[in-house]
Amino acid sequence: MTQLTDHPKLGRKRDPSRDGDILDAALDVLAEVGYEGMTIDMVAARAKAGKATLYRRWASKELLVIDAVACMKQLDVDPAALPDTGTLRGDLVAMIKPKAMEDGGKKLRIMAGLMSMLSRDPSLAETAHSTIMEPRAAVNRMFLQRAIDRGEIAADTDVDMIAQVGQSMAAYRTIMLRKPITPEFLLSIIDNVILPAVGLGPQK
Amino acid sequence: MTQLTDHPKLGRKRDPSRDGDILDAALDVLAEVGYEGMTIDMVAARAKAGKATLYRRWASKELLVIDAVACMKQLDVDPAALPDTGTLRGDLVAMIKPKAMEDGGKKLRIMAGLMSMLSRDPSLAETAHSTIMEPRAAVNRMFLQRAIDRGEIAADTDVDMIAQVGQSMAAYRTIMLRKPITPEFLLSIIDNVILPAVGLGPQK
DNA sequence: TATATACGGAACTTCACAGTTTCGGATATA
DNA sequence: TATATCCGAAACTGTGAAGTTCCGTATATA
Repeated sequence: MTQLTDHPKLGRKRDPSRDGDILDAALDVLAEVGYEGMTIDMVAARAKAGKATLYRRWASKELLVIDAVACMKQLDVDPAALPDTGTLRGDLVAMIKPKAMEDGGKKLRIMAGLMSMLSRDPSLAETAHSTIMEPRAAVNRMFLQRAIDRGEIAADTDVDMIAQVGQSMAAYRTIMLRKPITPEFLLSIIDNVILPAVGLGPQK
Repeated sequence: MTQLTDHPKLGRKRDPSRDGDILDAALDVLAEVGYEGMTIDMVAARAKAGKATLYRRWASKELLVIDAVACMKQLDVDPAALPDTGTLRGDLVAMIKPKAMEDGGKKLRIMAGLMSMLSRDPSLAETAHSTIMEPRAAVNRMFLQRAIDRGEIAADTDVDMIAQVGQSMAAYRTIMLRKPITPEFLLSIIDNVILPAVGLGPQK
């Protein structure tokens, strides 16, 4: 019979840097095999951590994933680095960069991996949307608003709806069709859908 | 040691009507809880069948689901019943009917439930897409082509891309946002995205 | 330097579910 | 009416993964 003690000042300190490593590993595995395919052993192995370390920090697989999604700000675009070319098309085309496409692709694969959890946990659906999908739509809204402000497009443009078009079609292609997002595909959305929809066709 | 017999003419015949009942039950459960949440017991209970009956007809849960998706033609639109109003907007708006929206919603929920299987089985991804998503896109392509033929819209319209816009945005809303598809939402896609994109804005 | 806690690793326990078998009863052929 | 197969129901088996415990070691306080 041993004495149960509780001396919070004593003993080795929990290493805070392990949290980020584990959450990153969880997102990697999530993007690769999805929530159901992911096992705690996979995440632990990827993070070179013991399973006990994971359960010391998160009570369950579900809570680990929820936390990982909530903390994935690092993939967000740097607002200061956003293009401002003077034309809507210039701004949209300037977003077609390898880095941004890679990050966007990973976000969409994470979203695909979360799919099966969304119906069980509506608050996760909300978190996932605002963390994964919303930031890029917000960028599009800004581009559209600037275009309105400079008189490039009509003031009654449905900014919210148009800003979702690219996101929706990219998500559809990645998640449903399982096809890669290419620069050609993104250019085609811009030139054949978005710009015509805001009245900026090829001036025919 | 009993004699193994093989008298295909003898004995009670397999009831073919059970197949459809079981496949329908599988699609129902799939739409409600997804592939991972679905259990064979749920499907058997829903179809009022014994588990042994299911395994006499399909070797595994996976094959049952693949067959269910491949056989779900009954939700398809009757090609003869398609609208032909004389205008693109008329045709598109005529598709906003309770029955079609309900069937479309169920199809998208089935697609969401299949998500976790798609990466494991690329041929299922192909089947699911051609069975679930493609038929409605084909209808849109027909509407667009007719509009081109009658000179309502430009001949160089990117029909394939535009035909996907509605599908993509509806799928995005149902699966990612978990919000219901309303007539207002569909009208907004038609009037604020699709028609402007093909040069049929509100004649401003 | 004694105590308390974190670490990675591995063995262990528990449980839900896929898949199998068995049952009594129904239905088909010969 | 004997045989073979189907049916739904329920008991049973096997397995993979969530979650727990224990170990030897590392690192912090007092």
